[in-house]
Amino acid sequence: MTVRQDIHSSGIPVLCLSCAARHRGVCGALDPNHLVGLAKTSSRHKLEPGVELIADAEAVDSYSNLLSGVVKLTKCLSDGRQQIVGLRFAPDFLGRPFKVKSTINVEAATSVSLCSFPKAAVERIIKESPGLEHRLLKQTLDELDEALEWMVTLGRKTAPEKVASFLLMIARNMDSSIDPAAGSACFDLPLTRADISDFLGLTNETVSRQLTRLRADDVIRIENKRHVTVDSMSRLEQHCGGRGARQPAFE
Amino acid sequence: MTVRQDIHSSGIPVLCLSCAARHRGVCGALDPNHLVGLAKTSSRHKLEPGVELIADAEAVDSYSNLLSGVVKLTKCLSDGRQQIVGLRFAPDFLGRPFKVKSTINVEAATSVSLCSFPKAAVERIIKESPGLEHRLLKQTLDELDEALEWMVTLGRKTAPEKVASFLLMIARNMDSSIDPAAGSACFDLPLTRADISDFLGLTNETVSRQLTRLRADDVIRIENKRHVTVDSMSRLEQHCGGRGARQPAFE
DNA sequence: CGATAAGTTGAAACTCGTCAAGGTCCGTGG
DNA sequence: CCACGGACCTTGACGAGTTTCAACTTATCG
Repeated sequence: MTVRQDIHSSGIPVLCLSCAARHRGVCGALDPNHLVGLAKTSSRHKLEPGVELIADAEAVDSYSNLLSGVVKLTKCLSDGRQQIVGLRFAPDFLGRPFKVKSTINVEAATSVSLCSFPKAAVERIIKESPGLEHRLLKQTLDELDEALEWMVTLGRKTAPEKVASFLLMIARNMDSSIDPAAGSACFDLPLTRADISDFLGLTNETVSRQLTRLRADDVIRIENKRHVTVDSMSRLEQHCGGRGARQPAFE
Repeated sequence: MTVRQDIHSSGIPVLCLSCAARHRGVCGALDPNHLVGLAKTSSRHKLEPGVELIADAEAVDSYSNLLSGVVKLTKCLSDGRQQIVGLRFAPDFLGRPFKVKSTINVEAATSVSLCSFPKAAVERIIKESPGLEHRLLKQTLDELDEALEWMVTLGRKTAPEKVASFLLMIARNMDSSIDPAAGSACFDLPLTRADISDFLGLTNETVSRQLTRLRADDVIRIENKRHVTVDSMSRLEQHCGGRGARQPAFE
């Protein structure tokens, strides 16, 4: 029970009441007063796949919570080579605080719904409410951990291992089955083969070949090019090139 | 002038007076009181190359400021394949707040000197002093930007481009020449060929070949295997596979 | 239905890894 | 002082894995 609770304590904006960002996202760090203030300036959007939210080197004037769908973060080399440097799932916070210009492109990978706020409103609340900054630090640290983990995949895994690692990561973020920790999963791929190849540092042909190989080995089933079923997650993990938290063995 | 300023206002600990971490590192976010408190519990160390600071999956009970030298962050696969997922230079802060166990190995790449604090002391000050948390958030966001940038190098660049990109990055962090923004640079490589290959996702043989190629093309000079001179930084940049902040051209 | 985008499959080319030999540097000890 | 040993680095030849190029298939949508 905090000191700041007052007559607004139950005055949570209607929009926010059932919003995932309030439970698991950054809005969970806000007290009702701030939530009301933010909600006034917020706006909701729906975006189709391929639509760009933020362009590289462009000024950013809003932040968003990702309410549903998958967003990809990309970078380009000048000759057109592209790398997806991260995926974001609901209820992640989108936007790079304390920088005027973005250093990445942010683009809807699937249909996406957002709750956006003017940059100034968010930054004012960050100053007033240390809880929000703490939450942002925690999310940023988690994102950093994920990025470092993915660097191992990009730098040291083979093509088959990369594709298996990708499927495992997606399964963990998107599995909509009843039984979460059970040994099976089932989901729609949020990315095209070309996107997957840009995420893994491969070509779409190689991705395609490795997917058919996994299917031939009965590790996965694919329907309609997009819908994937994994009967045994542990079986899939064996194809990921064991991530050893353990030390390199003594000789 | 803050309320908490008191007779200790100019009582900055002697050790901290000339310390780089106080100017450009996280300690710059602390007021003298906290600085005194931390300095009491701090200890300084010198480490030789190859010494491990923090092991993967081990409990961490201290944080450190890196005062000099270079530290490498690594991850392993269970079969021994290794990836360096980041380098840290002075005056970076080392340690992952809010987690009991590390997910990476942290190891001295060169001779290194540290200023270490007990985990509890740092976390107490984080709670009391929002400035420190803000500083940590900023450093973490910068580290995330660097990690994402490096993912492009790992995923999409060729071996020659990777090696050139590595040299450029090192030059920017280690050049000790008088003229900072000038077109030339000069430094000692903080990593062995094997380390460089683990950083770039290559083999040491390939790294070696690309270095001799760059030398043959008069992009760099190498003395004593470790000391590198770059006469024209812009020339070196041309070998890095142009990082396009620009959009992919219209057809 | 035909058109377009996405995905699959095959064959050839090429980059980079693997394996092996030799070279350089440096500290130790005869 | 020089020989020896070991760690690190360089260079070459060969081969595996991935990309490239091209043809074909499948799904989607007017």
